Amino acid sequence: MRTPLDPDMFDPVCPSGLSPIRIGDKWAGMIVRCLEHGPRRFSELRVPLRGVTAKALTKSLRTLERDGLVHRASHPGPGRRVEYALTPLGHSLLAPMAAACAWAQEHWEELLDAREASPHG
Amino acid sequence: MRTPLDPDMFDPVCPSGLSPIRIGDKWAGMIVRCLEHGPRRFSELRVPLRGVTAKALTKSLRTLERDGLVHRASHPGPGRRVEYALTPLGHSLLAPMAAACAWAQEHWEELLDAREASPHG
DNA sequence: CCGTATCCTCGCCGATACTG
DNA sequence: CAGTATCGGCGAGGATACGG
Repeated sequence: MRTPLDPDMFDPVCPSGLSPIRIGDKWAGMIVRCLEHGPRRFSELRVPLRGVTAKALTKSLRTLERDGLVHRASHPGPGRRVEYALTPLGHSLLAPMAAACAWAQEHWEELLDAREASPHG
Repeated sequence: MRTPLDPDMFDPVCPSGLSPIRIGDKWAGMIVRCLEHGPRRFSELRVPLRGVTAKALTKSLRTLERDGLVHRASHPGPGRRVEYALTPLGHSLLAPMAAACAWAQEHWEELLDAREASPHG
């Protein structure tokens, strides 16, 4: 079996919503990172993306699929299984995303400080 | 005098709205790039950001200011002048943004192809 | 010149219930 | 398990008018 996704991988210790850098919609960036090391099932993705509704996850995945970043494979039968995986194009997104994540990790404290010092906190 | 901003610098030949990578809100990324080589006045920014309303530009600038990415300097007097400039923190954003732009320029045709090939166009 | 003040529309996204 | 259907709140952002 493959390694399960860490349920806390998006625990907002460093709140990623703080970073000005965003990938696609609210969930797209996190989805791509979940798929970094191989395909994942719909229900697997829901674990680390705490609070995502089926509707929102579906919509995000459909957009990623439409743009050729993610591939959807449906294996029918009882106990149906659907797997999502990065395409080569989707995989190529990981490099700029790494740069974005590195920036956020280096600077999110400065961002927080600036916000608190600001009159509009 | 400093070089004026190219009015066509965001002419959507390669539609940047296509890229899944975004900086802040709709205008923030373009603003940062406009400020890359030095301070700019409010009205200067409106030229390349065609179609931006004063309200939208103000809001975007206020957010960038609150987050410590942009500094606002108001020089009073008749024929009032307000200039916006990147802070060091804002300047540090240019590196990950360059990675994002490079990705978009390399892959936007693949994105378009994928969209057109998709049932949901 | 540099904004603010209103009004309006549109689409994201959560909540909830339901289906093959 | 992997979605779809429906409702509704909320905020982004454009249009327009006005103010210091």
